[in-house]
Amino acid sequence: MGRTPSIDDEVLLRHLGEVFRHFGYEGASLTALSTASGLHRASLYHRFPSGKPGMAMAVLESVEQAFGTILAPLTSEDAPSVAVAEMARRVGTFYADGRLACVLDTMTLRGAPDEVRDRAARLATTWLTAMADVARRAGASAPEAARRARAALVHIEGSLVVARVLDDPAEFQLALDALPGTLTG
Amino acid sequence: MGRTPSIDDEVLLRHLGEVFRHFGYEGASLTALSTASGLHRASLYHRFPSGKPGMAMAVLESVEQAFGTILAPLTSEDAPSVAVAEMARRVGTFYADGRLACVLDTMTLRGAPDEVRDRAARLATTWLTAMADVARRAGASAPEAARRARAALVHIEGSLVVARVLDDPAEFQLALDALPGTLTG
DNA sequence: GTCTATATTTGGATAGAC
DNA sequence: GTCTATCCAAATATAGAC
Repeated sequence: MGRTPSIDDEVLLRHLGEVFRHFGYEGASLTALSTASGLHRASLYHRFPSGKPGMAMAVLESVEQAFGTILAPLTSEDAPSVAVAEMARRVGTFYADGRLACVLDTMTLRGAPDEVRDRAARLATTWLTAMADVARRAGASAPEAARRARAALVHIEGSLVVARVLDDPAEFQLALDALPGTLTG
Repeated sequence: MGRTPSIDDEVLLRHLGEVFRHFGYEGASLTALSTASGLHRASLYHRFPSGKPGMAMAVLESVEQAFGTILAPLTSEDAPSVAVAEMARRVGTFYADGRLACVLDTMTLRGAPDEVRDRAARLATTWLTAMADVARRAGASAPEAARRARAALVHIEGSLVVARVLDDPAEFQLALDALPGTLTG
């Protein structure tokens, strides 16, 4: 069975994810990843035999898992606006109230491996589909629901960029507050 | 007087800017900058003695200049909605209809020198102020004008991120079309 | 001003001891 | 599973010829 890891997979991926989100794929050096996780470079390679691309993919997988939880309220029995409000709350936690960038933004710059960019795109699609579904449940037509979902994603991503640039997370909070209205009309 | 440059400063900075916007600050390698500009690395260092940070700063300066032109319609005699529509058209050209990311996004990731990130923040403020001014001219109160300007910036930045992630510039065009309404009410 | 050539540092990745 | 030590490639940067 071997030795037990000194750091749990979940917290390790959280630390690595923060580096990727702060620095982007290329900016996330092994040194930075090592420092943030407390593991030496060689240990990271033991955990991720395919190296930095593997770390990025594992981070994206863990983010997908996190989104499983974040999006869960959308398929609950609650009224759509209530469901979206709960999703917004969880989104806020995931982005540390606007202090953490989005992997969709920082890991899709050129230079990142194609598999990483593709996986990020898939994550975006998953998110969009879940938001469109709740918009439909709120009475929107299919094209209108898709439109609202994209508008919601645009609002969130844009607010994260502006929050980072201005070093003020206020705009992100406004985006979260607007989500129920945007999606459920 | 020395020799005349083989590449005009303006087109050189445009090429360098595209690399920074595609790859981010850290991802923009000297090799990539050299390839895109057609100048060898040593020649780039001759033009920019302070190296890559200097290139990034020069790019931001040139972007600020470009924004001088982009924002010029906002202070024209035209009706605010007409002025904003013309600004939107110029913004569309500057972002290559959504195929080019924004320096505010890609050059403000951690790893970029502080002076670069600070300069990007200043550019954002300039843009916000110009948009708030035209919103005021359209009859909005000061706080409402500021709110509209931030909403416009959030919309543009978010649409650029989504356009890149989904590899579909449609969302960016929608954001441009919405600008007059967002700013002038 | 641009080039070829080279120095120096950092980044990604492995080998092998514990 | 983690560590120290090391390798190799790539990145930033400089020197000097043309």
